[in-house]
Amino acid sequence: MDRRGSSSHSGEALLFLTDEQLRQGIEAMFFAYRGFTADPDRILSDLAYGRAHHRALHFIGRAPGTTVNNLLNILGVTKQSLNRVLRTLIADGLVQSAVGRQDKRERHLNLTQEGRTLEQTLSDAQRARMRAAYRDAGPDAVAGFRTVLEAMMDGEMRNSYNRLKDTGT
Amino acid sequence: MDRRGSSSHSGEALLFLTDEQLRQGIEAMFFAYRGFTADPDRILSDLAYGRAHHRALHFIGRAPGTTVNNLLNILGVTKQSLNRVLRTLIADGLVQSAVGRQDKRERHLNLTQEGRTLEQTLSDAQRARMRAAYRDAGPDAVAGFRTVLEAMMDGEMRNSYNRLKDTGT
DNA sequence: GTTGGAGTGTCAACAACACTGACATAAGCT
DNA sequence: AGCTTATGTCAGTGTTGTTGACACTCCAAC
Repeated sequence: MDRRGSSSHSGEALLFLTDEQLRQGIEAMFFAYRGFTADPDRILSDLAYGRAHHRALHFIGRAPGTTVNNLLNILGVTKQSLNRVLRTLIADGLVQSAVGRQDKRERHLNLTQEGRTLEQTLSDAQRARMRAAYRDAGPDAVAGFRTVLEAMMDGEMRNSYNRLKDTGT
Repeated sequence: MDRRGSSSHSGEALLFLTDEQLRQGIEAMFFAYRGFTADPDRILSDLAYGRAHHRALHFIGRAPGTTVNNLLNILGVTKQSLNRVLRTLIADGLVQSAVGRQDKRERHLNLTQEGRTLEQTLSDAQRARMRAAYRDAGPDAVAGFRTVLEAMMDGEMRNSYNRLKDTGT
C-alpha cells in the first residue's frame, strides 16, 4: 500500500498522516460501525425496539440508579427524544423509575429483571463480535484501537467515557 | 473470571478479552463515532442536508462514474432511500447522473464542481479530527486501530472496504 | 420479432428517531 | 415569595430508513 521506499526518516514517520491514510481510516470507521451495530439491530427489529432503546438499556444497566438528566448528558439527545424511548421501556416493564429520596424531583432509573435479561442478550451479541475482532487483532492492536478512539472523542464525551470506565473497575 | 496478579502467561495474555474490557471498547466505539460525525454534521445542518448526503458525496467522489447499484451495495440501504438523497443532490447541481453508454439501464454518478467543493469541505473537517487523533496516538496505535476495525466488519463490508482501498492507491 | 424475466431506477406512503418550541408540575434554593 | 432545576408532555417538523407498486431497458428463449 505504501510504495516508494523513501529513505527520509521524517518523511517515513509521517506517512500515516497522509490524506489517503486518513480517508481509509474514515472508511474503516464507517464500515466497522455498521458491523458494530448489526447484531443488536437484528435482535431489536424483532421486538419493535430500535437502537435508541438499546442505548438506553445499556447505560442504565451500566450506571444503575442514574437520573434522567445524567442519561441525557451521556446519550447526547433531547429529553423529548429520550422520554419517548423511556416511556415505552417503563410501560413494557424493562425499566423502573423511582422518585429520588433526597431530591424528589429526580427519577432514578434501574433495569428490572426482564430489562436485565434483554440487555444481556443484546450485550452478548455485541460483545461476541467485539471479542472475535479483539482476538483476531491481538492485545497490541487493541491498545492502539482504544488510544485512537479516545483521541477521536469530543471533550465532553471523553469525560462521560472516563467516568463510566472508572465505575466499572 | 480472571484473577489479577496471575503469574500465568496464558492468563495474562487474555486479560484484554474480559467482559469489562469489551464493554469499554463498546463504549469507546459509541463515543468516538459521535465525535467522528460531529464536524460534518455541524456543517450539513446549515445546508438542509444530512449525514446520508455526506455519505453519498463521499463515495461518489471516491469512485467517480459509479452506478447507483454499486453505491447501494456500499451504503447498505435500500435504493428508495438512496434515491431520495440522490434526487436532491442532482436537483441542487452537486451530482450529475448520466445514462450508461453500453447498458442504458445504469446511471453513472459524478460530482459536479460544486459537489466536489462541498465534499472537500466536509472531508477536510472530518480529516482534521482524524489527523489530530492519529497524531496524538502515533503510528503504532493507528495500525492497531485499523486492524481491529477491519476485524469488526461484516464480510461484505470488508470486501467493499478493500475494493475502495485498492482503487485509492 | 415478440415475449418474458431479470436488472435498474423512480414515485408514494409510512415508521423510527432525532429536533425545536411551549408549557405544566413538583421540588429545591435564596 | 420568587427563581431555578428536574422532569414530563403535547404539537410540529426534518432526515433517513422501510415496503409496495410501477416503468424502462436489456437479454435470451421461443
